[in-house]
Amino acid sequence: MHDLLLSHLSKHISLSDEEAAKLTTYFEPKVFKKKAYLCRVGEIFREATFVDQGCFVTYSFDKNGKTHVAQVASEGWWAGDIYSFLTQKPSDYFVESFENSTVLQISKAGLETLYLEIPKMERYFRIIIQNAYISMRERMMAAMSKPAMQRYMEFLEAYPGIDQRVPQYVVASYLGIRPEFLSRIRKKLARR
Amino acid sequence: MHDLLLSHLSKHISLSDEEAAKLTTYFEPKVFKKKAYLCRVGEIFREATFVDQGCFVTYSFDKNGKTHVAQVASEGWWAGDIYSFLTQKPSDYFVESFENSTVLQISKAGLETLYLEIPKMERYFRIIIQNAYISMRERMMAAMSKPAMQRYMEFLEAYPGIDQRVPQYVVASYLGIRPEFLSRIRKKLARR
DNA sequence: TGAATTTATTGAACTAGATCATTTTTATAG
DNA sequence: CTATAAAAATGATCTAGTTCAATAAATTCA
Repeated sequence: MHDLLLSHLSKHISLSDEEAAKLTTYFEPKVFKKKAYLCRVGEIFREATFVDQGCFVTYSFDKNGKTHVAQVASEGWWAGDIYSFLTQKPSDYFVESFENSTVLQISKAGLETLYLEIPKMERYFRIIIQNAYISMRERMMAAMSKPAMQRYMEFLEAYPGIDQRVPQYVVASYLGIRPEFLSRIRKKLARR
Repeated sequence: MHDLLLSHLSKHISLSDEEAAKLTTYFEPKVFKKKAYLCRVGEIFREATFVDQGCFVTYSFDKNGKTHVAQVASEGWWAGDIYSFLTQKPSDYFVESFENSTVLQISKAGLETLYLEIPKMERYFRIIIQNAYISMRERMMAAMSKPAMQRYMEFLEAYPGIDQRVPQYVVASYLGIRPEFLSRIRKKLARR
């Protein structure tokens, strides 16, 4: 049940067997059907959510009613809105499951207790935020300097298989283009 | 000398007078002339750098030789490449002073020692990274959903005065547009 | 299964922003 | 203070990506 989480943790910190055992008691398994919401705009994102199976999309609507995808998270990623979770302020995003999914969740309070019991976890979450920051910065730089087709190809490399699991308009929005244009890019790529 | 740093810290954590006094010994004041480099591509960004006076620009060149500005930092901000500092891996950026500047610096090792002496500082830096992440995310979403003129106006609001202190091509690059186009935007805005 | 709904494709016209080349303005060093 | 270099402005042209509307394909669910 907690295997994927533990193996993910072990990439960043090393835990003894007792620590691992203790840790798992803090994370509650939960199931979400496709099209369930972990959070809606204005709500606080209360549970840090590690994806064990399935996938989640974090997105918002702008004033023109257009969707903007902030994150796509599948197995082995943290889904949702880190910022709302950490600050316990209302989120600007919807977080929705795009497949039937199973996750492991921990509340802010639970996490604070866990930090006291296993201080290494503080380090782990600092690294997670750090990585979120750097990947956001890279995406930002890419959006500004690379044409959409190249961004799409790099997306396919970076998140293999994801394009089969979420609708194309989600991918388009993640890339910062309109679905019609992604369709044309795909057509061009197919012809070769 | 350390006033600005202390008042900045006090926005996020509260320090006793002794802690404040101790803390200041960890931060080394340093002066950089205009056009000095805190770091070049491929170098490790070794000193976390708090800007007391002046301003710094973090930027890279893409394969077409175009500049991309990742950050502009003036008084009261941390300048440079957080990621390279935290991981002590080579930076992908240049960090250059655009005015004669004075800063306060602390090395990674110094920071680790400081964490042991004043654990609250760990919290402070977690918040700093968190904020860096959220502002990057906002900039990302803005780049994808708002036209350049609006982004420029919001930039002027968010960083008042900065547009007078760095060349316009830096602002343009920060906004993700070419300097010629920023020039046209400014002309349009002036006529009203 | 098949009707209803959602998603993806395609075409034609359009536009925000880029590119390139030239000129003007501003800053800088000596 | 002036000569030189760097930055900004401007005009003309171009293009990556958008918009809108219509059609086709794929999902969903009763």
